[in-house]
Amino acid sequence: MDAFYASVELLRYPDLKGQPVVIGGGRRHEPVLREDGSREYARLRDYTGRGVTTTATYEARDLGVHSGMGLMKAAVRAPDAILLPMDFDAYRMYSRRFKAAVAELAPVIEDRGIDEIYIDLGDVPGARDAVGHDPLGGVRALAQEIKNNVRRATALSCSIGITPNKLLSKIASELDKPDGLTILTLDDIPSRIWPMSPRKINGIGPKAAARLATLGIHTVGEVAAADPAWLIEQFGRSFGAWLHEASHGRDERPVVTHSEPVSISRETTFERDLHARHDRAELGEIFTRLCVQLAGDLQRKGYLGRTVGIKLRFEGFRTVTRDLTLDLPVQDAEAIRAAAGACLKRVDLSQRLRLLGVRMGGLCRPGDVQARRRTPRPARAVAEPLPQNLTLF
DNA sequence: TCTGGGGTCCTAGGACCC
DNA sequence: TCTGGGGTCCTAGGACCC
Repeated sequence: MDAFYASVELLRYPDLKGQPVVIGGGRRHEPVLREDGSREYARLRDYTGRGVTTTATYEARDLGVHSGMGLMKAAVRAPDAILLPMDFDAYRMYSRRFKAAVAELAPVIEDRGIDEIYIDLGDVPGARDAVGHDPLGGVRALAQEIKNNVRRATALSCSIGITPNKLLSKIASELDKPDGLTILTLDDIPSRIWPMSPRKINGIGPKAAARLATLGIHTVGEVAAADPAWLIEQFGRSFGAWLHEASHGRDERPVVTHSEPVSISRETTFERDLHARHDRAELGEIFTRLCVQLAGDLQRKGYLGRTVGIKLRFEGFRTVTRDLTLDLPVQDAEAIRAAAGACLKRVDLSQRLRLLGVRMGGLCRPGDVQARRRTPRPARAVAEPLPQNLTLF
């Protein structure tokens, strides 16, 4: 989906069409209805806090505002841009609608989050009918139908890439955004893919791209030209081999239509950094609230879990995790809170905190009888000796 | 003026088991 | 008396994605 959150908001506030709009941050900056019926919107320049841009309209992107960017930084680049808070319920509703619209025409769908899917057209009648005289005419028509159906169901546009595999489709879908439709064959790889930055490949992030650049590699084509043995030397057996394959557009992953969650979590970044001692009561409340929310999520979704984990982010952004695997799966807030509390005791809390999170892994369904480990776990040595008065929580 | 929240997967060491 | 090999589980951290 194109600029998904922002596009959904524009359906609600059509007067903002054509303007730089940024979605992100919290509650406070809802538009206010004036007496004459017009609306007063918050501007990016008025924002203070720790929020980030989740989505920016293409007009805002032209001003240098991109998703993931801190709103305070975005405000320097586009002070006059409109700022709207997130409305996840609305996005979820539109997400369901667009996926249902696609499924009417092509039911083999892999979920990739709220605004993205992979579709397997392999068995869709029509996609291959034209093979022989116009091999791609059939798929192009089908893709256009899918786009039409999504627009009919949601009034939103999407961009589609049609290629032999998921890796290439992900890249292709971004070649003609917004409202794009791009078809690529293996023959197009040298001309269309190799000139690109390695960053365009799903799985090459900022770190890998920076390392490639250090090695003098700035395009996918240069990765493809590199000796695979050398790539493995530089990046390890698994990632190095994958880099070689990916740069040649090779990807055998199937479209996965069903998957079970691995973990469920809740976390929150505080408006100001909190100290375990000075802000003990506040932190304790937040900690308990996270556990209660997590328990609610687990119960609503019908899972229990055996591995309770916590995540702490300190001032300066250093992140630490601890987890604890219980003998039996649990689901209730009290058990989660107790296990998470035990995890917390293993962390040095002398630095102030900016984030606290609670996570449940090792998920199973209530019916499952978990084979419980026969042997009790040995007591683990505490990694860091803790300052005496900071261990209580 | 630093950097959300919800996830997945990978690596690597140590414990433990056969 | 200085010592295998294979496997799983647990834990911590990090890269990456939407």
